[in-house]
Amino acid sequence: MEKHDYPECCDINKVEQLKKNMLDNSILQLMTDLFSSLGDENRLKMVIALSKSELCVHELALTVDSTTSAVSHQLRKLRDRGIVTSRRDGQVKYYTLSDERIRQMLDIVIDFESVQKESEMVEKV
Amino acid sequence: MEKHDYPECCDINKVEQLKKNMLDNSILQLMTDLFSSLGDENRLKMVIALSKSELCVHELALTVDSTTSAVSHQLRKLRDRGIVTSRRDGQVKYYTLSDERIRQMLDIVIDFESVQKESEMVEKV
DNA sequence: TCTATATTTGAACAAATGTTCAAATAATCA
DNA sequence: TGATTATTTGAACATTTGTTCAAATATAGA
Repeated sequence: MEKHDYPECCDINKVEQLKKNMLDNSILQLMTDLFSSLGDENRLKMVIALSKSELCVHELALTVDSTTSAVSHQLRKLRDRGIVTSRRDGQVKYYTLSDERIRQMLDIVIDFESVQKESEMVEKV
Repeated sequence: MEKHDYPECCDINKVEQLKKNMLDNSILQLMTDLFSSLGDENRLKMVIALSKSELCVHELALTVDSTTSAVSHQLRKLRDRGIVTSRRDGQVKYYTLSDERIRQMLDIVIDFESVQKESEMVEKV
């Protein structure tokens, strides 16, 4: 079945409503940027670490068991997407989360997934 | 600089604390699965639509301007990761969000990004 | 200036991802 | 049973992504 066919199973009004109320592309873009930034294990660990403490590139690399080069590449992505900011102190550049609400969002998801995991464990018992 | 070197710029205690308190891999995995699921524009639109209404594959395809095949492939990912569930009604399979808290999390991020966007627009004025 | 340390960058590469197309499976109804 | 509709699947393909390595840049101090 191709695009823009209207099979019987479809409630066209419902679909039109959903399309009309869909978020702006600019907001969708910001959201997918944020989510895909956090959708990589190393970057997520970096962001979690940075939500707790200001860290330089070397410290981040040690924290997530990676190299300074890989971490620096990842930091660029996080910087470009406005998730982290940096300040320079001499030779060292310190990174932090740019927005407190990212930490809050992380806390909510951590809580969510922890509950998920526990209920899975209960099911197994 | 290679892994496990300890350059002068590093506060080893801080790094060790962060490593010790890092989340379990199982939770990190659940989180990256959730985030990367939402880190694709079509899937995010699908999830947003499903947060508002139960929908069949065709309706989803129409809503996000895609094909039933592409949507079905994406739904499998969302199903495998526990983000959506389905019920069958005759020939039609209806999908919904599996957890109310995903909608809540989305609302928080939508709010967050909307505020971001507005403040950017104010800066430009 | 020369050296050391910290960080960034670009190119190459492998791995993962998303779409397409055609074919398969499921369910309903005549 | 055969025809129709809805959904899923697998293989092929192009694109994107993340890491590595070597080289470049930035800063501080001798």
